[in-house]
Order: sequence, then C-alpha cells, then structure tokens
Amino acid sequence: MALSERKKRILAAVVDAYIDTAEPVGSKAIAENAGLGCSSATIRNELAELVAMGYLEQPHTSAGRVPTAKGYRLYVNELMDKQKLSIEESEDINRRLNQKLQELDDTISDVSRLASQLTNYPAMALTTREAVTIVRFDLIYVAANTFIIVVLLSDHTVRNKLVRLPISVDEKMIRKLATLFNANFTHIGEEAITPVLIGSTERSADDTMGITAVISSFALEVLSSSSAPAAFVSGENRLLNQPEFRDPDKAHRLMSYLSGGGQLLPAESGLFDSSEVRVLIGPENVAEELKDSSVVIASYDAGDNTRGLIGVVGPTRMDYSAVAAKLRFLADGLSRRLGGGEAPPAGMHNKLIIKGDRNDE
Amino acid sequence: MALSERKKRILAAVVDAYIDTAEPVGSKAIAENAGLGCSSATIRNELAELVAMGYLEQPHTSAGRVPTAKGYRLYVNELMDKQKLSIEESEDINRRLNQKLQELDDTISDVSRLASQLTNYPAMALTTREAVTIVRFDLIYVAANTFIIVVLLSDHTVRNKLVRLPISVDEKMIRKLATLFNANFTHIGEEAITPVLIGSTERSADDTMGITAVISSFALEVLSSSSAPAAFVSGENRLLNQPEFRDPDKAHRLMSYLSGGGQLLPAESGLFDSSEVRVLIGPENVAEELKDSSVVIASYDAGDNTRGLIGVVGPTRMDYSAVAAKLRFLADGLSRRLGGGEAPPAGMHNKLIIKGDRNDE
DNA sequence: TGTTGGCACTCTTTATTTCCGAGTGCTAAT
DNA sequence: ATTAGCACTCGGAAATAAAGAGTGCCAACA
Repeated sequence: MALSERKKRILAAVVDAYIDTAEPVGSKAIAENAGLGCSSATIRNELAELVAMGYLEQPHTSAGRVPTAKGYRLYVNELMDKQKLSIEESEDINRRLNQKLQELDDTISDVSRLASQLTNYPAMALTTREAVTIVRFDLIYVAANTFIIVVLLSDHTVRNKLVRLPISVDEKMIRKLATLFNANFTHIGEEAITPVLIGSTERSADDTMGITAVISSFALEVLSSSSAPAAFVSGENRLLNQPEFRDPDKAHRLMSYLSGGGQLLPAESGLFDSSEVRVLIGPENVAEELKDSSVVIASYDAGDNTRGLIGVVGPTRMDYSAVAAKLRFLADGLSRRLGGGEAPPAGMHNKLIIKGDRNDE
Repeated sequence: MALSERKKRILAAVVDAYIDTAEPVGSKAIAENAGLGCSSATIRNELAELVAMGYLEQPHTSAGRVPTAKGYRLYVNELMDKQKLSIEESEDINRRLNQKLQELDDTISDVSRLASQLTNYPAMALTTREAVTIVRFDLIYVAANTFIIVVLLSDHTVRNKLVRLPISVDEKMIRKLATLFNANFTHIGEEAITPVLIGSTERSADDTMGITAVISSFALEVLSSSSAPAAFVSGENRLLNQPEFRDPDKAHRLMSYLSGGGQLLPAESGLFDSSEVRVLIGPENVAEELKDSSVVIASYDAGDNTRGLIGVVGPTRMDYSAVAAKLRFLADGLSRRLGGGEAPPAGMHNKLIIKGDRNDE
C-alpha cells in the first residue's frame, strides 16, 4: 500500500527535522517549515496515520514524532534528496586523497581515518583479499648466518623477513633453497603447504638445520595474513559528538564494540560487490550492539582483485544523505586511484611506485 | 618540613581510599579502616593541617578530603607500597607477550594495545629511532618492466617496494644500479642523499628513464619514516570507565586529544633513558589537555639502539601502584625479548626469526 | 600538649511538589 | 477533506523540603 504524496512529504519533513534537531518534531513546526499548504491540524491527522502505519512513533503521548527504522528506511530508499557534494568538499577530499596516497599507500588505516574525519562519525575500513599465492621467492644472502626472505605475492604485494641463524649457512645452500622454493611453493594455496611437502623439500635440499622450516613457516604466515581480511577502526571518539550518546555507558558499549575489532560489523554477505552505497538502519544490523545505530557502507576497488569496504557508524538519526555522498565520492576516488588497470594511469611521473610493503593491523 | 609519621599514614589512607571509591573521604572512614589507634576527631585535626599544607583539599566545606597533585606526588614518591604483581598476573603478561612477539613483531601498536588491556586505561606507545642508515641494497629483477627494491637498514629492519615501470629495463641495468646504490647510498644519512648525488649516480648508470630517481626517493622515504618516531594510541574508550569522565564533553576532549596523535604526550625531555617508571601527575603535565589527568610512563629497550616508551593515561586518581607495576613488568619483558644482545637468546628454536618487515602507523 | 566526645552548622544530594507548556486528539464548523 | 478551537496529557524545569555526611570548634580529659 503506497503512501500518498503528501504523507511522503510529511515523513520526509519529519526525518529531516529530526536529523538536525534530534528532538521529536511536532505538527506545528512541519506546517510552518515544510511549505505544503495546509494547517497543523491536517498534519496531525496525517501524522497519526503515519504512526499507525509504523513509520513514526512518539516517545510519549503529547510529544512530537520520531522516525522509526521503517520510516528511515523509506526515507533512505525514496525520499531523501541524493546530496551532491559542494565543490569545496569534493576538492578537499581529492586533495587529502592525493596526499595520503602519495607517501604511504592504501593502508586501510588511512582510509578509515579519512572517512571518519570526513563524516565526523566513527569509521571502519576493511579489505577482503582473494586467495593469494606466492609468485616468487628470493633469498638474499647477507652474511654467513643471515639472509633475507623476499616473497612476491599474486596481488603484487611484497613481503620480507630478515632471518638470523644461530649457525652458518653458505651461499650455495641459500641458492639451492631459493630454487627449490620457487619450484615447489609458488602458485599454491596455504592449504597446499603440507608437512609432507615441507619434508620432501627439506630432504631435497639436504637441509639439516631447519632452514626449510623457517622459510615455509614464513610462507604460511604470509599467506594466511594476506588472505585474512584486515580491518581498522578510527574516530570512535566522535560518537561522543552525538547527543544520543551522551550517556557514557551507552557510548562505552558501542565504542568498545568498535575498537574490539567488531569484525561482525559489515563483514558478511555480498556487501563487497555492489557498487552502491548501502545503508543498514538500526535493527537491520545483525550485531546486537548496533541494533540502535546505523551503518553506511561503500565499497571500492582496491586493485589486484581486492575490494575494500568503508563503513561509517552513527545514530539512526544520522545524516544519511551527506554521509552517503561523501562515502560514495571517497570510494570512487579510491577505486580510481588504486583499482582497475594494471598499467599505472598516465601522468604519474614521480609515482611509478605502485605498491609497497604492508603490515596488517 | 617533614610530615609526621602519622600524617603520612593518614595521607596514604586518604589517597588509597579515594583511589578506589572516587569519593571524598571523611575522617570517620579513616579512623575505622586505617587502623591507627585514634579517633575521628584527631584525624580531623590532622586532616585540617594536611589541607593547610596543600596535600589535600576539600571540594566544599563539609565534604571529605581529596588529594591534591602535591598529595599524589608525595604518595607516589614515598608512601605507596610498590606493588608486586601476583603470579597469575605476571604469567598472563608473559603469555601475551610471547604470543604477540611470535607472530608479529614489536609493532608499537601491539605494545600499546597490550598496555591498555593490562591497565584498563588508554595507552600510548612510541619509539625513537636513532639515526638509521641503509646497509645494503638489493634489486630483484622480476620482469622486463618490474623489479623489487629491497633495503636492509642498520636497525636490521628490511623494507621493500615493488616498482613497475611504463617501459622496459634489462637485467644488466638493474644490476648496475644495485652496485651503484650499494656503493654510494649505503651508510649515509637522509641529509646526505642530495640531488647532486642522485644526479651523478644517474649519469654513471646511463639511466635516462628516471629509475635512479625512483630508487633514491624510496631510500629517502624509508630513511625519513624510520627515523621519525612513530606513535600509536589505543583503548581511548577505556576512559569512559572512569567516573571522572562521565561528562561526555570532558571525555571527548581528552579522547580526541589522544587519538589526534597527542605526540606532545610524553615526547619531550630525556624520558627515554631512565629505566624507572615515571609518573606525571595532573598539572605536572605540559599538555593543557592533560592538566587534570595523570600519565605513567615506562621505557624499554627495543633493540638496535632504539628505545620505546609506553605511557598510560588516566585520571589523577589512578591506581599508580598497580599501573606502575604492570608497566614495569611489561617494559622489562619487552626489553628482555627485543633488546640487548645481537645474538638470539638461547632456547629459541622455532623463533629463529628475529625481525620482520614493518610499517609505521 | 595531644586526644577525644559532643554538638551545632554547612552544604550537597536526593526526593517531593508544583508549575508550565508543547503537543496531542477530538469535535464541531467550514 | 480541511481547519480552528479546546480540553487534556505528560514530561521537564523550577521550587521547595528533607536527609545526611562531614566539618570545625569547644570543653573535658589524660
């Protein structure tokens, strides 16, 4: 059953007003501001019906109306005006993006920090990585008891580790091991690195000193840490800006949920795919702690078959329109810079460097 | 002018009581609990004098007494019983330490997280690095337009970067560059990498494609990011556990100061040296935002001429004794594991790996 | 001189009451 | 269907009252 045009406008007015005052909104205010030509009494009737239909509710008899989750949902889906960013805003985002991506790389910690600053809400960023494999091993002989393992991954990430042994190894052994590992350990998944494989490699190399074990455990570590989605939360404290979190206990609950990794956040379902900004309103969230907050999520292409997710958390009364616009823009910016082509975009002169090393949070 | 023995005991009793109730403590409570054989009236007289001397104050006439910064200072210096950790506690810390240090390495983010969990206060970790130099360059030829830069630093850290060029380079060129960089760019500081040096290297290599520039800018980046002290804050939200931060505004101020890097925190003076735990009480802090909080700091040996700092922030009414004991233990544990000897401690079998790569926050 | 019980006084906290007004729902008129 | 009017409700603020915790001081005492 569809809502009349007028009901929609009224609902929108309520949500808009509530979003910026955080106070229940009354019929009179709507009649005056929302510029539809009827009096408060009429509005009252409509409001009563909207309450009956479950779009609004009132904290107590004789208070203004407040949107329900259902009301927000409709608002987000149909009513809200898709906000465009002002020129200054988008330029600001671009500037920061360039700045970040120049010196460091796409560390999710930067992305989340940026999102949080932009929206003034706590933000979380995470990436899923496709199954990654090792493409190439290099062992660099440094000294009799020291060498460096360098590993190139299929997502074009490089990882390394300095190994110091209690005993000496000669360069030949190192070279032999490198060859063996390149032959046996590349292009295979974590699960394929079995004790059997390790054992046989060890024998082929005549390695009696456990170096094979060291290298393969590094390989395992790298593969598992690369495939595990990494997450980073920042700006938890911004919650305290919101009047709904003036209660320290409530604030604390959510904040510690967030800082505690809260991977449950938006890490399910096919959220990564859609290029649309998604909104999860109050009870639509799975995590108990988020049942009366909202989450706005955008996903971006992080290059190399990796997708990233940016999420922002706030009260249900959150400025969906503005947040969505900002995240959309940010995600697009990231995709444009990180994603897509193997070939570096034209005009990147001093930025031939595409990827550096990374450490997970 | 020294305090009488009894005054000291009374002061200690006040501080102890206040630390765990967070409420002004009255004469009666002391008379009953602090087991010194005199009545509340006597205590009252003593309290009045302690107030006059500036060790205590009362929020208003007819309220109990609360320690002043001066009072806490005396307490910390002389009165508090240096707490020893219980066996369970120290075992717990050790266990976590081992766990952390095994898989990842001494990333300050882990250290700060650990400190925060242990003390239940926000914590910050940071390190100063001595001037670091590059000890060795390796360039790994991957494909015609791709190579990896691997750099070994004087602090035994390894950094790497994958470089993809818009054009082809042959392996000979890569090798030539590696030789040149090893000859010209090792064991020198950031400031010694001048445009002149870069230019002359470029000419010697017959490099017309700007590869020299890429490599040297990476070198610069690595050197500067390694020498800049890195800091990491965690557990800001734990502030909300403290009754003194029930006021959201107050909490918010401090939290955003902390999350905002708050490098001003304890990053001055020769704090890094002393092996003692330091306490900064309320107004003793330099940062305005910390004027009514306290900071407890321990420093540890992070190996390779690097020292690290662990700091914990809380209300002036903080459990100095417990926090100090925990930090002391934690710092010692870290020093033992990271610091000192070049040689890996005996008995580390599966842990031959000493250092992995690192990324700064 | 130092200690102690007693007591009046102060000032905060908490509970109770009162009051005000925003906003509603309903009804009757348009 | 819309609207003006009006009685009614209910939460929140302000005002008032009561309760208690703790002090300071005095006078008595060892």
